[in-house]
Amino acid sequence: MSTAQNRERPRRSERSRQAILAATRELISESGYAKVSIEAIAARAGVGKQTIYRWWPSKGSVIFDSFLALSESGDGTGIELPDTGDLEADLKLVLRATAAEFADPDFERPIRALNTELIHDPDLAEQYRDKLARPVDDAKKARLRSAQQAGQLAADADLDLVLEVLYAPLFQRWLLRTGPLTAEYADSLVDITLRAFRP
Amino acid sequence: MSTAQNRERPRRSERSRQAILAATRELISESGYAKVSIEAIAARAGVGKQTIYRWWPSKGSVIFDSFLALSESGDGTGIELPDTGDLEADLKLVLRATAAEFADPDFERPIRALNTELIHDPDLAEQYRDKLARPVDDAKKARLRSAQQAGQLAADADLDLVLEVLYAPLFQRWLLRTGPLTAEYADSLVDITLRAFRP
Amino acid sequence: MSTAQNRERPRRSERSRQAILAATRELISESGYAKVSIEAIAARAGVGKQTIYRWWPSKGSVIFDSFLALSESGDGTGIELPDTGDLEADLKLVLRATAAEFADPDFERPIRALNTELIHDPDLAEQYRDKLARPVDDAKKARLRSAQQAGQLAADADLDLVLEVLYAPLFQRWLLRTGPLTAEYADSLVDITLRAFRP
Amino acid sequence: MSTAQNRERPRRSERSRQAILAATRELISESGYAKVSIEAIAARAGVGKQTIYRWWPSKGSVIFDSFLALSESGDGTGIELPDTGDLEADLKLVLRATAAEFADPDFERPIRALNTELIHDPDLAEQYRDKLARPVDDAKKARLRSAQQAGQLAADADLDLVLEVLYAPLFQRWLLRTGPLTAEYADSLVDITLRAFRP
DNA sequence: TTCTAAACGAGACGGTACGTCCTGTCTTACC
DNA sequence: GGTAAGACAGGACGTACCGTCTCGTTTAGAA
Repeated sequence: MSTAQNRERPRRSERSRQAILAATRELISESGYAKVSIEAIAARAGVGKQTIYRWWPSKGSVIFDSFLALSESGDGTGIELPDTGDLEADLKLVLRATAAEFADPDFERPIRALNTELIHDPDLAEQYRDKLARPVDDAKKARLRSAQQAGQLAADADLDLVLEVLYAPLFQRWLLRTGPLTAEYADSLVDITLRAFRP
Repeated sequence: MSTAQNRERPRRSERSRQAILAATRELISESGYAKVSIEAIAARAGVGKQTIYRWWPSKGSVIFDSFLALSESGDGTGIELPDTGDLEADLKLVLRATAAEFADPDFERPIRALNTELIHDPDLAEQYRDKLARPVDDAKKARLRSAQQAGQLAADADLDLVLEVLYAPLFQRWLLRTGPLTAEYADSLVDITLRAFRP
Repeated sequence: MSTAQNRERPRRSERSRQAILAATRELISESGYAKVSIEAIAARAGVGKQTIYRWWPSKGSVIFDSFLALSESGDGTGIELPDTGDLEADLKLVLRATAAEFADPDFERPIRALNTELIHDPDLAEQYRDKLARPVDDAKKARLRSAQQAGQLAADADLDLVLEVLYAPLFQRWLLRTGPLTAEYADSLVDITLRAFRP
Repeated sequence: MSTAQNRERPRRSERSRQAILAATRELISESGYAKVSIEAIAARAGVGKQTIYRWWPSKGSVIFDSFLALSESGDGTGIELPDTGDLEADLKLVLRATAAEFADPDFERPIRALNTELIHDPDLAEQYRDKLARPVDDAKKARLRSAQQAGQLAADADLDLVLEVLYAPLFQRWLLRTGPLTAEYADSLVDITLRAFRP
């Protein structure tokens, strides 16, 4: 569901909303975050600026919603991580994929744009946690919980902390460009994490 | 030494340089990153805009230099971490202090401003690593190396990785506001890290 | 009668029409011509914008009708100028009153607003002549004709021209603020006109 | 030499000023008053909007200056009316020309635009009187004074009033389109005026 | 000490984008 | 079907800054 959608006011033009979100996504991909302006979005979407200001409180929330719309189309409830029984192998698969994604220039620009907004806007960050991060984190934690039951992970491990130890180094490397995001690096993080949280 | 200082052009006004860096720091502290503009800096510093454009390539580099100037005054070469022989205690002391610093609203605004620039400007990020992060990291690694020699840490541990596992979760929590930065959390990170990298 | 009134469509809401005209008058009096917008009129009248656009072709015609409504209430057919037999005295009385009216700030704003519209909209100007100016001019010409019969005015005088010589200087002074609109000035105009058109 | 040479001198770009005034004139002639916007003027002149806002307080004053610039080029001090000794003939010549000018559609649009601004802006009206109207009026009054000395006009006639009686009816007819501006009409006005003010 | 060229403060310039206001049209829901 | 409400595309408003570009005025090093 969209940030500003309101069931009691169905007067909103779905056509315009989609055009705005699509234009935002296109502009970020093409020109990068710096060149995304409300005017450019409105022009690209064939929409009056007021229609954007009417429904979104800030440029950041438009950008956020343009991501949200993407993930919604793929119905976030059904996310699931591989569970072959081999935790190490499963995690390495997933973390290598994440590293590859961050390293892909096509993915980089939009994600960097999104993170820029999250850093400055606590409200947006909260929405991010609720609507985008949580479903994914829940899926990851489900896999970890399964590993706990299989005795591969300490039963009392704080799963949020596990995820932080697993992902935060990767995220920081990417954000500040402090090192390469290789498959080996992903593997190292999995190894370290499993050692830290083994029973 | 400043980013753009040039020994061959001693004509540069040190007075103006200091006024610009001071004005930048003040503006960030008072109004937050969003309201810091070149025009505002110039006006506050009582300086022509051209004097800023002449010596700095971007707003980000002015902001960066305004931080650099601060840390220079305290001559960064002499940084040293406590070494009581008790690695766990020493690390917890340091990490608790870091967590407290990030949680302090007065520190938060400038650091967040700096990070915003680093995310978007790879050149700046490189300078950050070289001039601000490296001295601190070197001090931290010196302490870790001492721990390795004392057999408290695996001899083959990648110290950069150790620092990432130790600090990245804290950094991520702060940046995305995904959780509280308490002393307990700092302690947990130390515990986890020591478990992961013990001999 | 209203510009757009239509006897064959009794569906029109008289309530809305009156509210619109009243709101228009109020807005002109309060804020002056520049701040009168269709949106402001609709909001003040508690009326949808479409109701205005449905029944009036332009903002000017709403303004015009808001004047027309005023003069209608006082049934324009019965206008008559004083006729004491002394043309000079009668004209001076009338012209002094006109000068005082123009000089009154409360009258000034609305009349200036109306004239602005008339200048730019020939259709409106025609309506003005037919519905507002003619009845008054006819009354004035009746008085002049009476004076012709009494031998106080040249029998072949073009009465439209007499009115122009009498009133246009006053109107121009007011519109362009080229001089004060005093009783003496009004008297001068009467004197000049009588001298020009005496038998 | 003096340390403060021309401190107050505004560093205004004459190039931009001329471009703005020319663009304004062109836009009024082409599209009429309604379509003249600051943005259009700036775009046509190849100038930033701020450059207009920096030097002119209102759209009206830009329009006014665009007229002023025209009349200045022809050095207003040298205006002189024909003086053949025959006042009636001279005035008819002049008034016929004025009537023709007002009737010419090419002249009409700009003059109407200017008058719209004058009606609403007392400051502008004052400038108009001082800078545009006065020189012309002085020339007209010079001719009338010459007629007074020749005994063709009452020695005590108020020349400002003479001009009003002569021109205001014409101006009013044109502004409100209350009648045709023919040569005959111009002649009538001269006849009436001479009769009113003869010795 | 004088000269000269740079750096300087000031701020105008052509522009881009902002966020607001209004236009005239269109849509929805009520009456 | 007229109405109140108000969303819509569009466009102008007046403001804030951008980065560049003159202006005179310091000012520091070379002559």
